[in-house]
Amino acid sequence: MTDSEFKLPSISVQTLRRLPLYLEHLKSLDHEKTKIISSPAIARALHLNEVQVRKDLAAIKSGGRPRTGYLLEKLVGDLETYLGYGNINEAVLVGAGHLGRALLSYKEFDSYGLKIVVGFDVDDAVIGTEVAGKKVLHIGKLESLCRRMHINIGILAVPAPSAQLVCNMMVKAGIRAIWNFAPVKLDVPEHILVQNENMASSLAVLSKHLKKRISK
Amino acid sequence: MTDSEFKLPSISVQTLRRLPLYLEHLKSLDHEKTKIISSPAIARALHLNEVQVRKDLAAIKSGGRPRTGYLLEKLVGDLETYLGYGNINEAVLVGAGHLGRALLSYKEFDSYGLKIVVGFDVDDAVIGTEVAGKKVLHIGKLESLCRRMHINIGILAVPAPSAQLVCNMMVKAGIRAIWNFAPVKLDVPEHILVQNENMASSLAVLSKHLKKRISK
DNA sequence: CCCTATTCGATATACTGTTATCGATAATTC
DNA sequence: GAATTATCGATAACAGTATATCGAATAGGG
Repeated sequence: MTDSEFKLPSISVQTLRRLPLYLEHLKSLDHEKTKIISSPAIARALHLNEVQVRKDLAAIKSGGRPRTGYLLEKLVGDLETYLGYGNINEAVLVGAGHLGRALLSYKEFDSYGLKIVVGFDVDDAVIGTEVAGKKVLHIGKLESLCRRMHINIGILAVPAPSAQLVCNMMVKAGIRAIWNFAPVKLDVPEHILVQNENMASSLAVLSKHLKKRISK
Repeated sequence: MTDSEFKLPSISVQTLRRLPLYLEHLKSLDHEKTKIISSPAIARALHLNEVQVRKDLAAIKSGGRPRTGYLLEKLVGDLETYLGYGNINEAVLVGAGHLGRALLSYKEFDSYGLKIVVGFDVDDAVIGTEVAGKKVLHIGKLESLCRRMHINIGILAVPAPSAQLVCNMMVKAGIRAIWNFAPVKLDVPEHILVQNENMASSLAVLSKHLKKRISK
């Protein structure tokens, strides 16, 4: 934790999660008309505090000019560089159910620098099929393929009861980051990152909001 | 804000998002063998602080007994009641692309109390088709259908550039909570809740983690 | 029947993240 | 060219959340 961090002193996860929003917004602007963008302008568009925007952008060191703002092209470039868009990360996906197949087909990942190279499952009905040009293989081949192709990212789209089991297989296969769509807390070694995409949690917030208004 | 809240004094979004995790874990236990569960046991399983678990559970007022813990069955019931599982919330979905169709087909939502009744799109190629028994209609019919069926939840699974436009249509149709899968910050009136399921943000965290290790 | 150990529940402290404040800088205007 | 104004960048106050500490309560063992 306390070693070898020269250029990126402290970047919080919260900030990191906002960076793609900035990027998305900046890219949606007309680059012919807008050459320079200010932090208050970004803050207004995204409903954030202007100070927070500056703080976030300061973290990736794309110096702005007082009175004008930031150079749009440069800022977009810096964000893309920082977020690693461009350098594609290859990933494997386990669980070729509805959700898994949707993720395999989701073209937008390309622009975020993610490429799912292959899917895995245990169900003979889907093994051997192709989804969006990607093969679905038997899970037994997970480890050898990941080792051979040096895959770092595993996407977990299996039912909750199987999640930990598959997670263990991924870790054993050399995966270093797991994107978990199952509503369970995964048990992993220290050096593995788990990013949870917990739909049940989001739904809880949604339905609570509705119930609150109803109970009034 | 400051009126008529007797039973649920203050529940943070963070706590609310953890509740489904507790529920999922508790339901995965063997109810024949385990009748009582303690907060330290839950904390260990989910890698949380035991005090935090007690605080979260205190929010839904399911009193535990010193030295033993909480009654498992009662706790599960209270969680389900609180989260509104059982009472079905009906929702509409806009955007019948890969992600949208996956969400239409995602059976697990049933157990979370969410029922997607119909999908909408603008593409003639998908309009009129059925996905998992749910019709896909032209977006022009969104408002009349939502009003007629008193739908409160809208699921947004369209490309980023169309997201705000569709969002406005949902608000106009009487939707009160929007589950947003597009990587944009939506502009909505005060009383509308937007829950962002931002995959780009999650990916940023993932790839940053990997890059950090590479740069070492 | 009392003592010990474990857990609940409440209070207090620490921490992280957001918002506000202030000086410095650079364009624009007169 | 000087004054004005909008913005950056840093520091400070604030809020909300997570963690630690402590007393009270109860089951089990001696």
